[in-house]
Amino acid sequence: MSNLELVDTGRCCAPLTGLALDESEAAELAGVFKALADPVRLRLLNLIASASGGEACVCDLTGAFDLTAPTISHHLKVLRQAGVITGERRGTWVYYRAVPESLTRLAGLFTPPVPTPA
Amino acid sequence: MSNLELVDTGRCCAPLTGLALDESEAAELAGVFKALADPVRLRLLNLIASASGGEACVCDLTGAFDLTAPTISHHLKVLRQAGVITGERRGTWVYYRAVPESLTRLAGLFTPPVPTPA
DNA sequence: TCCTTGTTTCGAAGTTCGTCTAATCAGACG
DNA sequence: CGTCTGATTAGACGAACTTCGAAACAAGGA
Repeated sequence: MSNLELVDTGRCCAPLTGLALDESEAAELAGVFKALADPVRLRLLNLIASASGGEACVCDLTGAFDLTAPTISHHLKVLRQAGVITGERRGTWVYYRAVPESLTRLAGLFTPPVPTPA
Repeated sequence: MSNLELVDTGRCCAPLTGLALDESEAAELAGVFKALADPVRLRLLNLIASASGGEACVCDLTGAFDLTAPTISHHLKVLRQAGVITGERRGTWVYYRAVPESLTRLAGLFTPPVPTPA
């Protein structure tokens, strides 16, 4: 298999491998990675992103972990502040969904400008 | 411009948005993101990945920061243990280079299964 | 061999992070 | 209006992380 996909990297080139990263830019990016640097938050994002309809209710998320509801809420807040997910209240429940722009931006970060030149 | 690139995602689909992430897998991935969740390490990786020849000497890296040599060495060790870079001693100096497989793997994580079908 | 330069390891201080319990806020329903 | 359920906020504690200085290790040259 080829593993080749046509993806929108969201920019012209990969900053991590191609451009110089200044200090403030590095700090901002580190904040996003810090939000992802936790097994619980990673699984939360995975559950939300792969949920049917693209969104998941908090009530479903809390049941998937052996953690208290406030702890889950805390992790969701971290992901929200990092711009990776958004939350919306509809009636009784709060629904979360992933922010595709943030994900494609991260994908572009690691995509080398010219992976395997002939 | 289209921002479209043909990239090797390193796998058939994006686990973060497509597959279920089990606990051990999430913990392993969180370790990688934890290694990247620091402005200094992010800039170190950026310097190494974008260096001419694909590799950078520690002596060059220490000069780019207002940090002591042991601190830089510590950060390089974290990146090395995360599998993002590799180090090799040639004579007096140690040279570091990025591991492209790790970067493409991360890129594939954030690539949605079908982003923008033609 | 000894000394000099470059790199890593070790131990410690200060800070940040993850988790909990208790309390508060937001809607829905009698 | 009162109450019940669901979700978040506030405060606190223990663990982990970042950074440093000092010391140990590796390689090269006088």
